[in-house]
Amino acid sequence: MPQPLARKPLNAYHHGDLREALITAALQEAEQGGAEAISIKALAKKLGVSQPAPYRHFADREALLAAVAAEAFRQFSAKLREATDRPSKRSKLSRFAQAMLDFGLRRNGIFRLMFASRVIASASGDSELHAVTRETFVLLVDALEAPAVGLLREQAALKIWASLHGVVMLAEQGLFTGQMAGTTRENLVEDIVAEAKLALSAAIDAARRAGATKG
Amino acid sequence: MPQPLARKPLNAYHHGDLREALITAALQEAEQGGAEAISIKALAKKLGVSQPAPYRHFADREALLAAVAAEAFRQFSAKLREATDRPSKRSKLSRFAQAMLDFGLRRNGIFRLMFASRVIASASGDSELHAVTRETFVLLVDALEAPAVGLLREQAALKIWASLHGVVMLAEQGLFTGQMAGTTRENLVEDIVAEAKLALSAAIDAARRAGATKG
DNA sequence: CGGCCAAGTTATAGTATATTACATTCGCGC
DNA sequence: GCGCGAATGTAATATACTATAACTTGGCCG
Repeated sequence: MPQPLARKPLNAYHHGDLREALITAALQEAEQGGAEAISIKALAKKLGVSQPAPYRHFADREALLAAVAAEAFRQFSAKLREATDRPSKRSKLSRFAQAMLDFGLRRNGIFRLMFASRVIASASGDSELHAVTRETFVLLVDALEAPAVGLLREQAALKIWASLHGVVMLAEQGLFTGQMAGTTRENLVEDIVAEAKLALSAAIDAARRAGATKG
Repeated sequence: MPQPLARKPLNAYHHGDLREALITAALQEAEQGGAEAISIKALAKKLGVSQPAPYRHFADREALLAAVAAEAFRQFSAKLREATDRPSKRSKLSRFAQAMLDFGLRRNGIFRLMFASRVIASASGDSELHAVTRETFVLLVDALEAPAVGLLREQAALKIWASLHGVVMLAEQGLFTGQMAGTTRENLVEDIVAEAKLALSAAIDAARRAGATKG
């Protein structure tokens, strides 16, 4: 937190912490309609300040979106951590996957915002957003509960992430309903998790055998 | 084609086929910047007509986007069909996957537009867009070159689609670069394809054994 | 050839982003 | 505790885009 810890004047003229208020309100707007639902003007009105006031805190709309995405990633990460930390009969990976699916569908507008290319592109240099995504990725790698053998773990994590990402996107568009007779989303995710684990341990075994042969 | 086959007056006043011209030009705009890069006003200017002229052919911006998405899906589908039809040493599924990845990355703006939730949502009732997506899905199911056993094929196709979709999304955002040392995107996709095939044939075997036991 | 209709036009309203110039308040040094 | 500068607001305004309304043009059909 490099910010000088927002003071709260509590008078009418100065808002107190307009920056945070904007991010919170914007998140709320994006909940349903995604990034497109975020309007600087509307937010200003909602918060009772003049239209140009937000520009004191964000250079432009893209900058606001980047900040919103970062906050969203923090909440996403928190949910995932919560899910994987809580003891359960199911595997860590399974809990991670279900939590990701849950977040992606319940808060789909937010989810889309997080992965909107414009937002990411505009944030190049903004190490904050990248740092948060990387941190989230580490959560997934940990959830694999597999030994580090070369980059196999990371590659497996990447494949799982991609799968889940795709499932969220497709599920939200109803592209599933036609094909889903007989299977729930949860089962689909469990399938993906099981296949991924199998493939990873197979890859690890193969790598070790190759290593043993060489050694 | 329910359209009455656009006539071409060839004079200045009537454009000739503004509808098609709009879709083509919009596709071009979206190539880089995605849906957000499409502006009715800019398109009208580019095509030398007045700003409101496009509204003769599309109720609003969303309707244009839906039409653009449908055309994009047609081109997507054509590319996939071309890739899977051409004889090759690699499997049909592999060619499908690589073609999808190629399209998704080379024409990322278009790809995102195709799967933008707003566009899909606004097109509910527009059976055209849904029909084209469904047709594309069938291509994938065919590319699996597997027997129909219950809905196993369709479910496998769904999982592969989701994976590839996610890979495109993540790759485009550079979320890979950090983890990709030692692997190319192509290898990653081949991995996904191989795992999927393995999982599908395993599932089919299991289903048949279960059926045989019962029978 | 006369009228209708599709497909254009100009004019205009409404909403959004963003900038500029000005006003107010905060907090700090003295 | 007073004044000053920086932070944070406001008002006014330019620009861009969507969309609608009312009017015009030109081809086609009876």
